[in-house]
Amino acid sequence: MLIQIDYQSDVPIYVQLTNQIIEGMASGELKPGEPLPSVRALAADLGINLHTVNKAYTHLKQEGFIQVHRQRGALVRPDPMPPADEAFRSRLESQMRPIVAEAVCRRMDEADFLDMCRRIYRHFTKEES
Amino acid sequence: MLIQIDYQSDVPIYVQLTNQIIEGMASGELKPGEPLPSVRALAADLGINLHTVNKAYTHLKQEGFIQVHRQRGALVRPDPMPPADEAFRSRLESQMRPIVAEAVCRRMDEADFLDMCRRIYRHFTKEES
DNA sequence: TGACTGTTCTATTTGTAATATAACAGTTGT
DNA sequence: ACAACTGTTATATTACAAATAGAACAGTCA
Repeated sequence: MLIQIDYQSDVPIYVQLTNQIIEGMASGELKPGEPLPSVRALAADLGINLHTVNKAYTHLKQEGFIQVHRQRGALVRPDPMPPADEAFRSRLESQMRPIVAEAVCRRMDEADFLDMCRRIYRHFTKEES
Repeated sequence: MLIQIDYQSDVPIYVQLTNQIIEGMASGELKPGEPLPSVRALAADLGINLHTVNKAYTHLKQEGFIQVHRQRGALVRPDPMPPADEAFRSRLESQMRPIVAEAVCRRMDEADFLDMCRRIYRHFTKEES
């Protein structure tokens, strides 16, 4: 899977990495149980520090996206994620609220906005990548 | 308008402040042309530093949400915001992509996800606050 | 044995967030 | 004229996060 880091972005590298792995899982580009590169290999590949990759892996592990075996490496969670519970939906909504507010201020009407949401959703689910 | 700062949040104070003002504008709680509290008054009201409020105002000004007159204070942009252009839509999509990916991983189906999007949107536009 | 795995430790550098204090320059109201 | 207010600017400090660096540990595996 191809990973692109934007060093000019104000988004921290480890967050960019975390997001892209989650997006890979959502699109099906990363299959359940699939092994991930070692922290050293991925760091070398991206030209960043091993600890930065490790930070991303640690976050992904804490949120259940990946499994990490201390001497065998990291792999994509082999079984499906737990379905969205109330805590998750609440967190999701908090993250979306300011974004939606901006869209409203910029006069995107409901249909236009929902079209965009639908398009992004299908970008992940349609034809599995 | 009531503003609530969460000091335990990992979201910077000035970002929380920026977001809440944008949300106030989206919901209609803040009317076009309405004056905002001075940086000193709002800082004192919230128990934070004047520079933190000023940072939020500066960001809001740069993105066109408010107008700032050097000696008269800040006010909500009196005329409507420019409609969403391609640059804005692109930025919006970049912000939403990782959030949507999480929702897909957590097995929210399309209808469920779009319902949430619609509910958030209407929270701002329905009955103008 | 040797190459690999994630993990842990200490350390440094860099940048941002938030605070504090002070001053400036231009209204505005008395 | 005066005082009170406005955003702005400057300097400084504290605290913390991001990213890097180098080294070591403990277990796996061919």
